[in-house]
Amino acid sequence: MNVMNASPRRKELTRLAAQLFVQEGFDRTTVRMLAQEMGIKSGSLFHHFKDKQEILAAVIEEGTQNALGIAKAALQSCPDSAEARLHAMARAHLETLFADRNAHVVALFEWRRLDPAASAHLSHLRDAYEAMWVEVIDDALAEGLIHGDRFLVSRFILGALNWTVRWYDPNGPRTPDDLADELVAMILSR
Amino acid sequence: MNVMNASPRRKELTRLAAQLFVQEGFDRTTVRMLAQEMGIKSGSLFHHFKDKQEILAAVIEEGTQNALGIAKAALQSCPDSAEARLHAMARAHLETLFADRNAHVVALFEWRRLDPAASAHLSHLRDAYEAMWVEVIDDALAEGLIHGDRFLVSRFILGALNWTVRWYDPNGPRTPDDLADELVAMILSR
DNA sequence: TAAGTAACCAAGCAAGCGCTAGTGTAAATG
DNA sequence: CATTTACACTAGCGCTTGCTTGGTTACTTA
Repeated sequence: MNVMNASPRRKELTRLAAQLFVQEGFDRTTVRMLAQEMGIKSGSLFHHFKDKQEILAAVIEEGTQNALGIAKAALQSCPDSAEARLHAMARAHLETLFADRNAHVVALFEWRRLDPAASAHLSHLRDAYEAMWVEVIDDALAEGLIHGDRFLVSRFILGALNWTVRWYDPNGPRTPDDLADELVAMILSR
Repeated sequence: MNVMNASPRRKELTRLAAQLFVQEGFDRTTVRMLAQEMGIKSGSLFHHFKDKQEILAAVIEEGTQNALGIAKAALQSCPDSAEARLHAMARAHLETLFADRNAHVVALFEWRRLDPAASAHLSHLRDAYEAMWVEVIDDALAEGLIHGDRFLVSRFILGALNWTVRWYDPNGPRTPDDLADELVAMILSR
């Protein structure tokens, strides 16, 4: 029944909740709306989650875990050069961002609604993910592929990537990989 | 009493509202909280604004008008080269973003709470602002200062800039101008 | 000095909120 | 066969929400 618990039923409910949270925002999503979307009554919801906050935490945990997994896999199966790793991380970031779009939008824009305990727990996951980025960017800086302050560069890159959820249309002509390649091309020194 | 109305008292109330909207989020900010912050009772609020939505619209309009004014002034008083204009726009963007931080954070993250009428009205203002960016970026592309797709480049730049509100510390060692210069340096071809 | 107006207040309504308590039922488990 | 477990239901409590109503006060203007 805690954040870790992930029965198939609970996973499906979490997915539906993520969708509603994106559509309406966390605060405007009522437990009655959630229940209806799930095909049950609002009281039954609290058999699966102890309260509304826990649903939010489940959504965000799901997304962040996926991001970590995808980034690790991408780094392992890519050529061992700083430039290839930079490409791989950018592509992995956008891949998870749009494969799991609802969960990530919630993580990006509803994080502050988490209670302190859940926030602390999930911060560790997010920090682990960001640490992978910092390492890749440090290597790219060391090899002169990009230039600038390591802190600022990583913030700018993640900002540009995260902001894509605000304008990118998955049904348009561009793939997430196109975006990743364009961004990397834009910042590479040449 | 409409969106345009801007008596001094109303302007001050709008400023206070922006602060609370940033602190708590629009949905979690109750009219009672707003009233208390303003030193009046909740009923009196509706003498100045017809409903809660209108306060939100007033906050966002204020911020967007300021952004437009600052950007125009920056372009007029800067050397007439594509590179100088790119610098000027980036600096102007961060200047207004942090001079009027509360209003802009609300505009960026609570836009969807606007009712359709207010959203339509304010979209025009925002479009006018973005048009200035597109023009400057087009010139920079034409001169080979930067490279890439004009649509993607402008989205990436604005994304990186807007995301700064999530991490930038005005009390830290860096000025907004530092950030603007670093970002431009990062993407300039050389 | 009378009329008008801007700013405020006290009181409270109707609706909606998260969540709980207690119960029913079918499947899994000893 | 008896018990537990998982999942769902009904009913509603206690509270907060945005907003309205009807009226008062203080200042400005004719």
